[in-house]
Amino acid sequence: MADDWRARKRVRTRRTIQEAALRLFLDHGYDQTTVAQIAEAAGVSHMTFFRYFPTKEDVVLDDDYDPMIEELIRARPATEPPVQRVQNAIAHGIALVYAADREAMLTRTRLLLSAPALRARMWENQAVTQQLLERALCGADDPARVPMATRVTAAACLAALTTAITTWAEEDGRAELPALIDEAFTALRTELR
Amino acid sequence: MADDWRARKRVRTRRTIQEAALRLFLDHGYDQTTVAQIAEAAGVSHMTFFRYFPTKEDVVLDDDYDPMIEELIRARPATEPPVQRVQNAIAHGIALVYAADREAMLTRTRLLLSAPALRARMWENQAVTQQLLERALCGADDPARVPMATRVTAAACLAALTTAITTWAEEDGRAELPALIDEAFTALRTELR
DNA sequence: GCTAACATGTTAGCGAATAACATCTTAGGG
DNA sequence: CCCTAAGATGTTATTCGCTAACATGTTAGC
Repeated sequence: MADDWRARKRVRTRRTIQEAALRLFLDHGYDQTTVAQIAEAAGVSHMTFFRYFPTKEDVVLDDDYDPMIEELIRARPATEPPVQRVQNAIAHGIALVYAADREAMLTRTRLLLSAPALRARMWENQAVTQQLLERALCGADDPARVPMATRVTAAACLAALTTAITTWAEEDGRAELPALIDEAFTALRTELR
Repeated sequence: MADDWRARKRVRTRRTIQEAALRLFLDHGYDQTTVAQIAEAAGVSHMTFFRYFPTKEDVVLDDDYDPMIEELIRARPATEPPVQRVQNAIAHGIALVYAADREAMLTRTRLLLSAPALRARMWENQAVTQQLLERALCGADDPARVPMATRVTAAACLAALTTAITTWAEEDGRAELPALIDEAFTALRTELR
C-alpha cells in the first residue's frame, strides 16, 4: 500500500541535495565545490550523496529528456523525411517547456559548458541519445544492424541540436533557442551538398 | 647548440611510458590498470608519469591529427562545396597512413571505445577539432563570429567521420575504414533532406 | 671544476569514489 | 501490540587520480 512515505522522502532528499549542489556550483564554480561541502549544505553525509548520485557530475547531468525525445519522434508521421521529422519533433518538444523553463535551462547549460568534466560527460550522454535517435528513426527493428545512413542522420541531427544549444548559451541567451534550433536544422538540410 | 641529448631522452622516456601503458591497458583493461603500475612497468616514479602526461587518459588520447587535418583542408581548393572539401581532405589524409597504421589505429580505437572515461575525453577532444574545422572552413576570419551554417557543417562532418570510425571499430575492422568514411560522407550529402 | 638549468624521486596531502559495518526507523505479520 | 525484516543513513577506512614542496642527482657552458 504505502512506501509512499519512503518514496516521497527519497524524492525530497534528492531534490535537497541537487539544489544545494547547484547553488554551490553557481556561486563558487564546479571544480571549487567539494562533495563534502554539498553534503554538509544539504544536511547529509557524503555517503548519502553518492547513494543518490553515482558521481559528482550526475547532479548536473541528471535529466530525463531522452524518453521525451523518443516519444516525440515516434509521434511524427513516418512519411516525413528523417531530418525534417527530428526537427519537427524537437521544435514541438521545446515549445512545450521553453516558456516556463527558459532561465533554468540557460543557467544549467552555461554551467554544463563551464567545467571540462561536465562537458566530457555531456558528450558521453549524447552518444546514448544518438543510439536512441537511431532506433526511433529506423523503427526499432534490429538493435545492432542500423544502416550507416541512419547513423549518420542521427549523428548529424544531434550535432545540429547541440550546435544550436551551445550557441545559445555562449551568447548568453540573447537569441531565442527555438529560432536557433530552426536555423541549425535548416542549415543542415540546405547547406550540405 | 645541443640539448639534443635532453630532447632525445625526453622523447624516449615518453615513448617508454606510453608503450608500457598501452600494453597494460590492452592486457588488463583501462580501469584495472593503475598509474603506479604503469610507472613501475616503465621504470619511473608516478610523478614522472604525470610530468609527461597530465592525466591517465592522455596516454591514449595523445595524437597530433588536428594540425594535419587543418593542413589538408586548406590544401583543397575553396571552390569545392564544404562537405565535399572536408571529405576529400580526410580521404586524402587517411590514404597516407592507413596502409601502414591500420592495425595500430584499430587497436587504439577499440581501446578508446572500451572505457567510459576515454570515450568522454574523446568527445571533448572532438569539440576542439570542430573549432579547428570551423576556422579552416570559413577562412580563419573572426574566431568568435562563425556563422551558424559553418558551425553546423563542421559538426555534421565530424559526426560523419566519427560514425565511420566507430562503426569500423565496432565490427572489428571487417570493413575498410576509407570505404566506411566514403559511405558516411555520401550519406551526409544525399540522405539529408 | 663550478654553477645554473633541468630531470627525477620522495613524501605528504586533497578529493572523488567504494566497501564494511553499525545504527536507527518504518512496515507489516504474528 | 510487539517483533522482525527491510530500508535509509552515518562512520570509518581504503583506493586511486592528481598536485605541491622539497630534496637529489645530472648535464651544460663558462
